[in-house]
Amino acid sequence: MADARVAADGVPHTPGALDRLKERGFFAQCTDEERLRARLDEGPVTFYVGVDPTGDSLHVGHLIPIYALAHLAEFGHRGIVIMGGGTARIGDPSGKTEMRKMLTVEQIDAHAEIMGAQIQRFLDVRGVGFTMVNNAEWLADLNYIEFLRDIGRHFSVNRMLTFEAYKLRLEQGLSFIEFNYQLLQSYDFLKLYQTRGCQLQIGGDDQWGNIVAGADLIRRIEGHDVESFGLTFPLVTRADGKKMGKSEKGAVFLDAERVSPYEFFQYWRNVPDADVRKFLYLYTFLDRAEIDTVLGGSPGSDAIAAGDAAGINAAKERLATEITALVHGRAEAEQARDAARALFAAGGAGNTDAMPTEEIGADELAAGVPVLELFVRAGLAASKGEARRLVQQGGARINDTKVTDIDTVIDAAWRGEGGGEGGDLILRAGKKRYARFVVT
RNA sequence: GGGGAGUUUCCGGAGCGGUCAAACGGGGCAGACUGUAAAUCUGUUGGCUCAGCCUUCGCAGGUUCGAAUCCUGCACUCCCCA
Repeated sequence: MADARVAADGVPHTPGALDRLKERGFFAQCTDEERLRARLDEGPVTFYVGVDPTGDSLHVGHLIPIYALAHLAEFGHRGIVIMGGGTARIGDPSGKTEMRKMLTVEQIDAHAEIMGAQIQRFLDVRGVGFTMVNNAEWLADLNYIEFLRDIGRHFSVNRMLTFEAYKLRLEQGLSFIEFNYQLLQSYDFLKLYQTRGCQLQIGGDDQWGNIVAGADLIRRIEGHDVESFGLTFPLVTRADGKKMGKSEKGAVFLDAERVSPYEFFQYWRNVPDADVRKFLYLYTFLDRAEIDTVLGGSPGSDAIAAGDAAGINAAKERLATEITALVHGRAEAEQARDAARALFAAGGAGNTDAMPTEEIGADELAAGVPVLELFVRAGLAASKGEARRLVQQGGARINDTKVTDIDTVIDAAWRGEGGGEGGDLILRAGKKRYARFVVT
């Protein structure tokens, strides 16, 4: 055992971790704030957060606990990420309206690998050390009877039913398998306590019930003299009521194949004014003073409060650049930023590098392609019907020329003027969506 | 095991056997306004070889000139009783 005051990855322990989480908005509830603060201040604490591999890519919503982990790690605490390869086989009913579709074990394992790699990469960029374990290791082969006798007996159904997380489901219907989720998550906490001395579980506020249950289980089995804590973050919402991390097209994934760095950047660039400060705290590592500067001065007179348009936009641009850099790398972030500037600043199609690009043969273009078809091919319209509406409503432009007739045929004559270099065709749908055709 | 209710277009939710591609709300898209924001207003919102045609109302059959609307069976969900 190394010096108790030095975390596993060598980051020296310093007090103040809890205040940092509070200052940044990572604090909703806590099982025993006084004791937890004392514990975090007196030495390194091993803590964990669970992520269930329910999809094939992390989205920005998953990142909150990861940021929290990074903050705690910077104070010398030891973070563990549980990849829920076991729990995902059950499905957490907390806060869900209806039962999640059951995934096959193969799917779960594949997801776990992808999501694990994304977390690894994200924290590597920040230089944060942590441990990752998959709870399938101990959950997959549990013996039912033993589990019921050892663990199940400590759970009161009466008490479980009082948890807020189940309220909705008690009306909508809750299957037995899902009702068991809490026991498994609690068992995870117990297991980590026993094998790694893990004393704290963090998670979103919808996890409160599960987290408390875990802390209780540890107390029941290990005795009242041991300490285990739970801490939750607020569920992040957007000022406009839209689901956090959901764009029009769906979740804002970290996977560049699904959401390009440019689109990712744009998501943050277009966040509601009222959320900029909050997101700078939650989703970047800029310190407080710098955030104040970004927002245009002292805490009392920032750009948002002052209604300073230029200031707000600069702040949003910074926010978007920072987050994109953390997820996709600095170079990609700056490229996305420059592309956005070029596109929006001059009101025209400037930088074309970050646009989704398709190819079109020179002879095909010479023969002429109907506009509707072109927009569909560019991915700017899901069907010709949608493309037709776009044109009819005046939202379609090619090389800065508005197309108003749905029967327009685009040919080589459209190249040049207003287009990209080399006579590319720049298609635009509405104000913000662009696509480029390179003529080959 | 018994009884009852239900399954509608992205979501919620209407829908006298014909005039239903299906009210209304939300969401989405587009236009105006603007700051690549919000709010607001307007239009639009299944597909196509588009004045017509095709596919949709849990699944499979049936009645009918004609069904999302009626009948039969099946599946799933919820509620009550045991």
